[in-house]
Amino acid sequence: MKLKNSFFYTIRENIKDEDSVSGNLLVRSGMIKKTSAGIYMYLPLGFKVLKNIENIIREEMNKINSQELLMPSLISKDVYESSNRLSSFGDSMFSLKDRFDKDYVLGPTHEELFTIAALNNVRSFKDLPFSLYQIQNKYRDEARPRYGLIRVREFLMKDAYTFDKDLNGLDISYNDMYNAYKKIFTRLGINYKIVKADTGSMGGLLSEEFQAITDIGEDTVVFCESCDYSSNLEVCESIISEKESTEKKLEKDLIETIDAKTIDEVSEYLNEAPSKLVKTLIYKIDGKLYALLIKGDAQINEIKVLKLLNAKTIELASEAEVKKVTRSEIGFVGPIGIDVPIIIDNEVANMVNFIVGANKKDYHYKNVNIDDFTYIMAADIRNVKEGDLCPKCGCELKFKKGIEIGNTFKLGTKYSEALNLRYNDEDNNLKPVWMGCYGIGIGRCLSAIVEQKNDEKGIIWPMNIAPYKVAIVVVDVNNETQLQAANHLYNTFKEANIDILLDDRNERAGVKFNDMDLIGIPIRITVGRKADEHIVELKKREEEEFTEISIFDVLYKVQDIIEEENI
RNA sequence: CGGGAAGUAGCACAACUUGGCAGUGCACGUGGUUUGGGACCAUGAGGUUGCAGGUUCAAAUCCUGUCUUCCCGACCA
Repeated sequence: MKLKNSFFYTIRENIKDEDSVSGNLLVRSGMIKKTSAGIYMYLPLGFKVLKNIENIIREEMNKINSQELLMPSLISKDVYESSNRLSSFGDSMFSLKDRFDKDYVLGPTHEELFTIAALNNVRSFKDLPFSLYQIQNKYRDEARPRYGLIRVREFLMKDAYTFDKDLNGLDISYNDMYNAYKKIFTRLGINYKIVKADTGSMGGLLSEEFQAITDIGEDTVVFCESCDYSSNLEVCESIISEKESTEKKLEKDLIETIDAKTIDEVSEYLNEAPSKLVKTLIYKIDGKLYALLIKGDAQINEIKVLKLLNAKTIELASEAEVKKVTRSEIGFVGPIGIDVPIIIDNEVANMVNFIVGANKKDYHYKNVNIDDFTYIMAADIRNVKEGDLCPKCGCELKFKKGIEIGNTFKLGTKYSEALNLRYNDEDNNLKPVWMGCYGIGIGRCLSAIVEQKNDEKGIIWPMNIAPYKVAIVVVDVNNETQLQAANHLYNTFKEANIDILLDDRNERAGVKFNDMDLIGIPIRITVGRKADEHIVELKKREEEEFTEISIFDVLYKVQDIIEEENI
């Protein structure tokens, strides 16, 4: 493409509205533009990147014999009623009515429709296994879109589904997909980790996430450097690291703690470490109130609590509810003398002589021990902390932030049973199909790459997905020799089937260099003052130095570089 | 949904307190001088000040409502 007379613009200054490096760079380089909160247009340059990512995904999907199709976005609400997922999506589903007052939604994910499609193809065990996928927009009414393309309300997703006759088959299909995902993210040049995750509203047997490691990720990736253990914080098991204390248990003692409500305040007031304190949190779980006790420096993991109680909803109790059960104020809540069931964290079970609220304004108890109150159970209900022990090998755990760019689920028979997707096996028994589903957020991949690969000048695209692999900059477009040489090169590259950009705008050289750096083109050819000697300059985006090269050799040299860097 | 902030040219912002011709920088048009890492001079164009109502001789400015956007939190397959 020649830049003169084409749709191309860049923005020199930072965009106030964009809160992430990737969002800012993508907007500034004219690749995307926000139209509403969490809704973006992909402009020509950004669209090319998107297509390059899609193509890599398509190639790898096709290699494992997944077949592409396209589902509608506008879906009758009945479809989600059939699997009982209307409530689990709740407000995050966009819903609308047609002129006859019939309810529709904009599809947030497509397990149901793929199951319905599969009904047409499945009668006998001979029809299995097979695999389908699509690349299509998904709609989720996010309460708070943010970080450019990372949390948005309309987004492009590749979703694949596998159909097998039994768990064994599912394991094989899942494994194929898992390996394909590893290839895809490697080819995209993303630094990622694979972690165990919660199955959430998808349900099923297993969920693993592909997390791009970045500073702005919304997920916390827990991993061990000594073994291959890795997990999303939300499901990472806590191992008790301390031995049972041999300290002698003392009698509990009421102490004044005026205006000290938070852990930090109490800790400061009494000059005791937060780890000597125990937090009592009143939670409403499936409508019933519970008191959850964790060490002062720990955090409740709500997902663990839900699983522990086999419950569906969990939220912190309101101030009024807390006052009612404790007859005191938030900030002074403790386990002694309240009449709701108490669950303590495993870590608390090992503590002696700790500090808790006294259920009396401006008072706490010190030297409290677990025999001072009754609890219904002790369990793992907290998040692991950095430095806790690895559940697999016992070494120290480390944390990193991650962006979930892909997720794979072993669904099992949840959807096939709900939608009656069954087949006759060899012995003529009717059995449910075993399903898996597998998603890749394409916009997130794009953002994650920019998040990981940029410098003060702009984006540094990997060769595979750059909007153009090569840019020719004509230093002086009013110099006939330069312009002709550049056009000649441009045509040569086109004939060699290399996607190339020619910056033939009547701008100063610095403007063009800066723009090419901002939009992240991996290779730059500068046609300048030595054009009349048939010498041009070759420079890689990530390198400082350029090399001079004969205009007759530059195509071969560039082909070599592309060959080297294409994965 | 709770708390906070903000909507003025394509972008970033000023003018608002104390009502009186809607401005600056970048970007854009024209002319000129420049020309290898975001040039300079001159001269232009670009606005229903988010929207609706109210107060006033007069509203970007004061008041009411509403919409939108952003931040913190809640939520998040």
